[in-house]
Amino acid sequence: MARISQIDKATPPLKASGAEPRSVGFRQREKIIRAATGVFSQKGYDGARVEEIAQRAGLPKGNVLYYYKTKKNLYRVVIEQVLSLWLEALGDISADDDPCDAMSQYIRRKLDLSRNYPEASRLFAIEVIGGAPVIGEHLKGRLRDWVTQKGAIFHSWQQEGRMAPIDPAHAFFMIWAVTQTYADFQAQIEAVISPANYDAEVYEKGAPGVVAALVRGLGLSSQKQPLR
Amino acid sequence: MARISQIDKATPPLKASGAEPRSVGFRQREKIIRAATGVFSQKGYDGARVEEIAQRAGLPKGNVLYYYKTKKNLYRVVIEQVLSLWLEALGDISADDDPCDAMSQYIRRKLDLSRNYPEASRLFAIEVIGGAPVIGEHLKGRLRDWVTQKGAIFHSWQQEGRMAPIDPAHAFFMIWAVTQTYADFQAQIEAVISPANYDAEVYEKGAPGVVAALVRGLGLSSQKQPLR
DNA sequence: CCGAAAGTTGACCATTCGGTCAAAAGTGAG
DNA sequence: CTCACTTTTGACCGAATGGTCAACTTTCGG
Repeated sequence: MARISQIDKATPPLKASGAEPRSVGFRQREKIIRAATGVFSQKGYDGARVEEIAQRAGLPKGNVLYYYKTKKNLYRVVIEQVLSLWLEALGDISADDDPCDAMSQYIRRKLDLSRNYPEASRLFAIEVIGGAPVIGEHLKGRLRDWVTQKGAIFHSWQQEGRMAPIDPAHAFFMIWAVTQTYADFQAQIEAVISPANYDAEVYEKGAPGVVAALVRGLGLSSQKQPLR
Repeated sequence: MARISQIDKATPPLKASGAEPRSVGFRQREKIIRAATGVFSQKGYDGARVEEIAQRAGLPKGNVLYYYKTKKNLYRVVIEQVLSLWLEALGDISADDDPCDAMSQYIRRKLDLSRNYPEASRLFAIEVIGGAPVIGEHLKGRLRDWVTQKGAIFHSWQQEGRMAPIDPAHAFFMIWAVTQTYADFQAQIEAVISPANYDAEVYEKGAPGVVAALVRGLGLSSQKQPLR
């Protein structure tokens, strides 16, 4: 099985789909999702075995399928959860903000996401690299709208000469690329600069320079300036 | 089968492993590699089916296995070829170059790689995201050395105030992240800015701004300047 | 033109893996 | 305690897939 397409019925038991915070199955679902995120993010959809997810979650395979009916369905739940995390955590950027401050903060927040949820980042990357078969529609909807909206803000900043004249969408692509690379390409980074402690070495020592470089690259300034 | 580890014997027939440019099997191997690159890059190692690779190459499955013995072996050949392409095509950067020119050119070249070999880029990404089980050693060797060497050049530029004081390794991570994102995250970019023609819209219209932003971000200048 | 080596092919096999199922065990409201 | 429910579990099944094989055809140097 390679492609994921149709929608299967919602996750089973427990009236409504949510799962009540105290029910027996709630903890189980949590464990399963956590385990699944880890496995899917490393092996991709096809490479992941339900058996391994079950093992990591500490229960038999049958039990995993009991909660999430099918592997496909489990995958969808996991990846949609990741996308939500992404979109929610992005925070807001408003036209009134100081461009330099607002974007520095945004970039730092994005960097924190990579740091705190590297597996989520990698899972997202695998999904997109594979053509985004599951979340493609969401990207064309929610994400696209978000970019369009923020793009307008960039545009106004550019009018005031407080941001370099770069296509707003591309500005985001740059920022996302750089921030996510620290999660997605961790293996490569570790190979190149064998850090004793990845977080300390990379996110604490390396990050400030990277944030600065991005802000400088986007030509973000605090004062209004004449267009060069 | 999920993990790839031990080394299996080289690709079979044809004395030496190379394959003579005119032999019957030469074209076949080429076709197979091309097909395999495509399939692996989209589905990952486990998701790829030998049958599909064979179909794309226009021959029966048995024939593919005849040339590359095992799926694992085929994967290794493909990915190592990609890494070679990567390292070779990077070109040289020398201390005598003008930082601004040299890096602009380097970035443009890297962007061309993404444009001309998007599948190779995605395959590389999947491998690294999965922990680089196959090319990890190469990264710790060849790539690491390359970065160390070029890093020294960056350092000398920084001494002269012709480059921002950013960790050289991170400078590369940034550049790679940004340039590769156009291949790896194509699906996302297409979702956000539905381009009629990806190449034209993204690489021709978008690229210049991106190159400029990177150069600006890295603080690369043509003249020597006092450290700020 | 001959013969050995290279290449082709489809049938076949063993294994793996997602998913089913039924029987047993737990849970909790009334 | 009882009854209806949720949950647990491992045995089991069928399909898919990597890899083998033996028979057959093609290629090509001498």
